[in-house]
Order: sequence, then structure tokens, then C-alpha cells
Amino acid sequence: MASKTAGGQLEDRWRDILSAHARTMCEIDRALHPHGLGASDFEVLDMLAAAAPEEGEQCRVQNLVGRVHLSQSALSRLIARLEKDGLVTRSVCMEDRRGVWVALTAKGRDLHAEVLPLQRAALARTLGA
Amino acid sequence: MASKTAGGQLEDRWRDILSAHARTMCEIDRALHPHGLGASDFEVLDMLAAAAPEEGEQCRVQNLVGRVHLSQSALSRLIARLEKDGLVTRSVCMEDRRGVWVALTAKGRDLHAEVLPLQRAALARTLGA
DNA sequence: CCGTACTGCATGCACGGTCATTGAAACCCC
DNA sequence: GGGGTTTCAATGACCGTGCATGCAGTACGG
Repeated sequence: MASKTAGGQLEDRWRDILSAHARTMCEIDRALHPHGLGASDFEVLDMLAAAAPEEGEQCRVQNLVGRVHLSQSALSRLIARLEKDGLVTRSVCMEDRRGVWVALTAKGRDLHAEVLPLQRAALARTLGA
Repeated sequence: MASKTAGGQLEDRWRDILSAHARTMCEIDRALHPHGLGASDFEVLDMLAAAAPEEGEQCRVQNLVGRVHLSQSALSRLIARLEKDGLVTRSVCMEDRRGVWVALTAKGRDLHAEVLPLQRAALARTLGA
């Protein structure tokens, strides 16, 4: 019975994660959608905002792929959308001309600052106090 | 500073959930895909298998919607796929002819039994011991 | 009874995601 | 330095999801 309990505990933990993930993700989406952003969009914006400001808040795409929970292709499209909306700019990296730099625009920085408290509030709402 | 820490803790917790969710989901998908199933498919199969066997392992769709982390429309399509693959059968509910019963077929029951240990193993791998 | 509101599931549509592939650039090693 | 391999990012094809809607069937109120 001990083994059955262990399996059940894992199963329970997994259900908890699934539930927390779904509820929080949905809540963030609802909070951010009025501003034209989804949860993934914010995740990227947040990383760029957190990226070394001494480097002009820019970041190589390759650098983001590892940190974000998205495939490389999804990230590429997401950045394209952000660029189209004027929130970030892309520019080729001069050292390695395969790479591209992604940088927040002023508009992107403002929007991030605007929605950050909303995301925090959503987290607080669904993840408890 | 206390409030800043609180915000950071929430943020960390969220990142942990995101990470665990992504890794586990991916692992389950990889384990189940060779058998023609995704993580959501298994979730539904598992619920049907757990559903009161005295009722013939059947369940109303309405009953599943609340338990599964899927919209009603996604669930409807998912069940349609499972039915096409011969894993479940749909039949109208005689008491309330709007509702439909979903029941595991023998094939569905077998497949569930076959992949259950794989899912458990994936959970164990990514969720620790 | 008949009409209105409501509920349960299916469907049209658009969006965002992954996988596989491509193209360009760097690397390497002879 | 030219040919094979690897790396970075973008693109095409396809799939699953959510939202809004449609369509049966039910419940209620006159």
C-alpha cells in the first residue's frame, strides 16, 4: 500500500501543479489582454526589462530561448509580434551576424511598467497571499 | 523591503510552477506520443477509468468539463478524436437528451492500463522521487 | 399548451503553439 | 582557402485551444 500511496501523492502533486498553472495563466491572460498582451508576451517583456540595463536592455534571442518556456520558433514569432506592435526592436548582432539583438523600445518599457502591477496582482489572487 | 520580498517570492513560486509544468508536460507527451496520445487525452482517459465502474465507466461530458483543465469546446473535440480512434463511445443521455455519455471501450481501457505506468514514470522523473 | 429563458454539447473561426525544414553565418580541420 | 558540420534565427505546414455562436432539448410562467 505504501507504493500505491507514493504514486497517489505524485499524482496529487501533479494535479495541484496543473490546477495552479491553469488558474494563474488564465488570470494573467485576463488581466493583460485589455493591454494587448498575453502571458507569454509579458514573460518576454519582463525578461528584457530585467536584462542588464547597462547593455541598453537588449538581449540575444538565443539567450531568451533557454529562459522562456517556449520553443525557439514560438519565440521568434512572438518577438515578431512585439516588434510589429512597436514594443521591441530587432537588430543583427555585429559580432556574430547570425544572432539578433532584441531591445525594449520606450513604448515597450512603459507598457511593461504599466502591466507589471497587474501581473503581480493576478499572481497574488491565484497563488494565495 | 518586506513587500518587495513578498512580490519576489510570489514571482519565484510562479516561475517554479511554470518550470515544473513545462518539464512534466513535455515528459508526459514524449512518453505517451508513441501510443498516439497527448497529455490531455490521457487526463480524460484516466478520469473515465477512475469513474464509477458500477456505472459502466461512463461519464457525462458536463461532468468532465469541470474536472479537466480544458474549455468545453476543447473537450468536445478531444472526445471526438478519442471516439474516432475507438477509445471511447458517445451516446445520448436518455434522462436529459441534451447530455451525452462518454464511456471507455475495451480498447480504451487496455490502452489506459498500458500507458498508466508510463505516465507515472514520467511524473516520478520530473517531479522528483 | 405556447413562448421565453436557459442548459448541454457541437462548430466556425482566429490565434498561438510545436515540429520539421531552410538559409545564413561561423567553425573546423585537413 | 574550400567542404562538411554545427549554430542561430526565420518560415511553412499542421494542430490544438479558446471565444463566440448555433442548435437541440429542457424548465418555467402565463
